[in-house]
Amino acid sequence: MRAHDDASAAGAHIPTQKDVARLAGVSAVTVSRTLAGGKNVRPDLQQRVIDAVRQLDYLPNENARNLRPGQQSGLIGVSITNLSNPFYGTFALGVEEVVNERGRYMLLGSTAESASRETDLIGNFMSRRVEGLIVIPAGEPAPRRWVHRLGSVPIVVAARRLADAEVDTVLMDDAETGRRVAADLVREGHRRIAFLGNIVTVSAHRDRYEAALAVLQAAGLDFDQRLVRGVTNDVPDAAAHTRAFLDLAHPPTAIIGANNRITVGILSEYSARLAAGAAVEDLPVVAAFDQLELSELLRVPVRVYASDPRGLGRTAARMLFERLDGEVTGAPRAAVLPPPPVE
Amino acid sequence: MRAHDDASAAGAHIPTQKDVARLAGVSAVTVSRTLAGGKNVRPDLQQRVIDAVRQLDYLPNENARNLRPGQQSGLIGVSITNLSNPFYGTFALGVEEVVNERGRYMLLGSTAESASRETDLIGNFMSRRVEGLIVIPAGEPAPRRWVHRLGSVPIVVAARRLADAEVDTVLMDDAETGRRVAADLVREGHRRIAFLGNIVTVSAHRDRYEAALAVLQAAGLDFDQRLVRGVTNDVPDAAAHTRAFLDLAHPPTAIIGANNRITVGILSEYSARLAAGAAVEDLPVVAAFDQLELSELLRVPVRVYASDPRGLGRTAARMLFERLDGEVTGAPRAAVLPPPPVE
DNA sequence: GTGAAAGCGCTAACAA
DNA sequence: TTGTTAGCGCTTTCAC
Repeated sequence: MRAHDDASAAGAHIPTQKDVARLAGVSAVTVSRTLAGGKNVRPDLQQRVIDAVRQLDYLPNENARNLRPGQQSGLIGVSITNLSNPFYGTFALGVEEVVNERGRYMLLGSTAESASRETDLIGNFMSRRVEGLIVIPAGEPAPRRWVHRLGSVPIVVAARRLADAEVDTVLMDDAETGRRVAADLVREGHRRIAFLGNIVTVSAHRDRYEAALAVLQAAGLDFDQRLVRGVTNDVPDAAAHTRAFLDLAHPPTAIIGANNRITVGILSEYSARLAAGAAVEDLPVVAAFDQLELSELLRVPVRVYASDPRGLGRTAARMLFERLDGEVTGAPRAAVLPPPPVE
Repeated sequence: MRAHDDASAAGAHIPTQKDVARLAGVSAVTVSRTLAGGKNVRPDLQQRVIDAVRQLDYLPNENARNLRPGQQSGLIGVSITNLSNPFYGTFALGVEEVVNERGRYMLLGSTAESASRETDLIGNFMSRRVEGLIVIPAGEPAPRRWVHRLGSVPIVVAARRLADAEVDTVLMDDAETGRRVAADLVREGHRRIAFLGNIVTVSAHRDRYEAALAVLQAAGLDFDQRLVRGVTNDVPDAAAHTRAFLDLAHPPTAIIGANNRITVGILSEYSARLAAGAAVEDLPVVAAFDQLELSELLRVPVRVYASDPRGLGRTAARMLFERLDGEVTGAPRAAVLPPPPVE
């Protein structure tokens, strides 16, 4: 059907306001006014315009509209690190819910933790005159050159702190959750605990680590530094480190996975071990941040300290709109989501 | 720092090409030419332009550029059903990889299976003059009015067929996978099999169901229609139906979950049953489509027939660019991804 | 090699 | 109430 449609003929002319005006026998302004709500337009003319719009399948050109001074683009730029990670996907969903409520649309990109990709994305967002930005910073310790280029466009940074810039930020309570994780492990008698996470490049992991470390030290313990490993390529790296831990003469009795993908990496190595005949009792307990669906159905001991990515996204978006609406002005704000309820 | 930045002062003027030209002591055209590659511009003038661009943090206005005839927007509109479902998140990642390779950017929205939201999204994408569209249709049987409004903008529909329109389509091999699922269950002696999926509204689920049914019938069997249930709100619905199945006088010995979220719903009910003291042996085997991480670590019997959402996204995007590049013209194409390898 | 002029589609300000 | 004019930021003629 579509192939024979007039509108889809090669080189088809996209109808403009002027085409609508001509068909309706009015001027372009009358079309504009009608589409803007019909104030000060005679009802019969409005009807003719509406008919012409329908007949031509006219859609206003948002890019042209945006060119006029005082007009908003209706776009929010969103940069996350990994679309296929359900934590960030759910974060983006939370953002979109609020963005949608406010009649805006999302330009979305994922950076794969690359600072240069992040700079490219945000530069393009700015070129398209987004009204605001929501960013989960890539985990490289590179300076964020793009912060200087934001002009007066509001931004909310989420989930991780941006070291070299003062901007609105919303975080999870990483410290409190880190303390809970460590306290639970200490209470159960664990003395030899491993930690897998991007301590250097990701502030959330660092906060989680340092809070856990403080609890250990208060109990007269410490992390064996050979059991603290950085992870860049989440799942395979975490699996490889886990393999190394398990092969030690004195393996840890617990492993903390600083995010959900690292936890999956740990567990995929567990899966390989079990397939090779290992006993469940010999595997270290896993303490997992973020989320892990169906963890209670796993044959291996996993304790999940869940967070709320959807709430994080909604909060970030709401903070952004408070700036856009002028409800909040002045110095950057820092919000922290309440820690997950104790189970 | 940023609060004291000149550029972020309230009412800051966003620098335009003209500002750059003035600062560099050239005309606007020379700025344009320099930014377009510098053809026919004296090197010393180019340098002055580049310096001025840097000094002003100038970013070209893509909306204005797009207004000129013959210019492309550089935008691809992507509509999926649920950002927080890792299957679709990974699909979107695959799309983005190719879109990024081609120097384009994504407008992304998720529809939550709502046809009206889909219409709204795609209308907005068209208003922003996207170069192409990639759509996973919402699962309502509503007619797709927006198909008529696409003009000559190419579209690729993925994962599900669009009933009332002829457009480029890429699907998974739902029929083959459905046959495998049923054949495996029949071979293992299952006679009483339940099916949870959106048979009416989602073509992928219907294809999976019908292929499985054909295998059953060839073996002289059938689905008990009381064991075939539609699912709209994936996880809770699937859990509720599973509850009902398990409470039957003659519960099924196997349950087919038509997608990954339905499978999670089934398993969350299993989790509740086990917590209440049920025995693993009494739970029906679960046959799961799409993907389910760490399924081999679950204490309950789950068989996963994985698909490749990233490949699906990449293929959809490649098909789109083949149209955009004019490498493919004419009648709509239908591609089917090869079924997952047999384990 | 450079710039002036025109115009993309739209809407605010002004005139009728 | 309606239309005419001007101009948003950019690039493509067309002169020089």
